[in-house]
Amino acid sequence: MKLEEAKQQFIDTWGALGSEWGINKSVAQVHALLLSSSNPISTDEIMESLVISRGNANMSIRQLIDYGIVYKKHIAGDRKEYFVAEKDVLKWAMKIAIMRKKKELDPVMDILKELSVATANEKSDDGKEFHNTVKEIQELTDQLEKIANKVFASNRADLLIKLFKFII
Amino acid sequence: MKLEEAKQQFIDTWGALGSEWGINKSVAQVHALLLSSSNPISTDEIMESLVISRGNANMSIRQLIDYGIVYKKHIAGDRKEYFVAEKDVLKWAMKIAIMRKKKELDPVMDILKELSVATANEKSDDGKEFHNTVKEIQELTDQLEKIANKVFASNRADLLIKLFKFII
DNA sequence: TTTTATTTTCAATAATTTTTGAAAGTTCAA
DNA sequence: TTGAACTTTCAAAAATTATTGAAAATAAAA
Repeated sequence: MKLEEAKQQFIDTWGALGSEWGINKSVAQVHALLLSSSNPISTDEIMESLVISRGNANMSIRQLIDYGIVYKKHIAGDRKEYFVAEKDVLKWAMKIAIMRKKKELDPVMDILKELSVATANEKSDDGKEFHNTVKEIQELTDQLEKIANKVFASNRADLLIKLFKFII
Repeated sequence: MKLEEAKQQFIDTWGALGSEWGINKSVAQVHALLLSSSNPISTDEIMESLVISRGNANMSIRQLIDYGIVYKKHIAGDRKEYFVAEKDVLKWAMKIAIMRKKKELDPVMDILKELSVATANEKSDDGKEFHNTVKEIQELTDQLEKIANKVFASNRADLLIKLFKFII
């Protein structure tokens, strides 16, 4: 397989995976393109390489920068902005996880907690059962969150992974 | 808050969360409706409660049954099919996770392995770096998968969660 | 068997999400 | 300042995904 072909397949695969998990295809593809390049890339190069519009390229890059997994890179004597991806896999994987948790999971957990409290005094069997269901979901999520938070906070996820593999 | 109101909020929240993570809103809502009910529910009741068409209700139920997190329930003297959701949170959460892993992550991991092998002999700096990036993603995913598999296989995820919380 | 109740399918339609591209905005060198 | 190079914005168009609803299929009752 030629290198360019391998890169293209990586970009396509990454884009498809993103789509299936609620990450915009273009955003995932720009990420993959930057990941697969050893040098900084300009917006024009992204547009050309992925065959997407300037607007799309710009918004995708902004989003990746917001996520904290892509950085701007100034190149001396050039007015264009260039971009590089965070290459430490564990680092960007954790940043994406943290960001999605904050944005999508935390609000849901707040609501679950609210519903759990609001139904705590239900007297009917139906009400009690609903309360239990919500509470269980909330408690499980809470436990998983606590574990995740500790892993994130430690900044030594690599060691923890080894530890887990050893223990289990 | 009235019980019906709480249930409705649970259904809405669940539907929205599903959408954000690539699970069809109706499927997630039907799941939530079944989770929040203590008795089996028919297709007609689902249609009425969620205000969705028969086709949509039917396909959503089928998908949940395929996932293995909703069961048919026959009620004596009634020709209609009734449905109940698996109520053990850890059980259905793991089933959904396993299903999505198999369907969406495994094929990606196969491709990553392929790309890692295909670029192993790259001589250029660019080629070597790409190989490393792909290999790192592949290896991290592999490690996480092994941990996940052991957790799933043990069928004692509840104990493992406690263990993790104790260790970390 | 025939009738009736129920479930399933799927082409057509609707809703949502993504992408485009050109105009407006910004920055910087001259 | 001015104007060229570059970036950002966002309404409109395109693409994708979800939903409908009625016809076909199936299953049970008469």
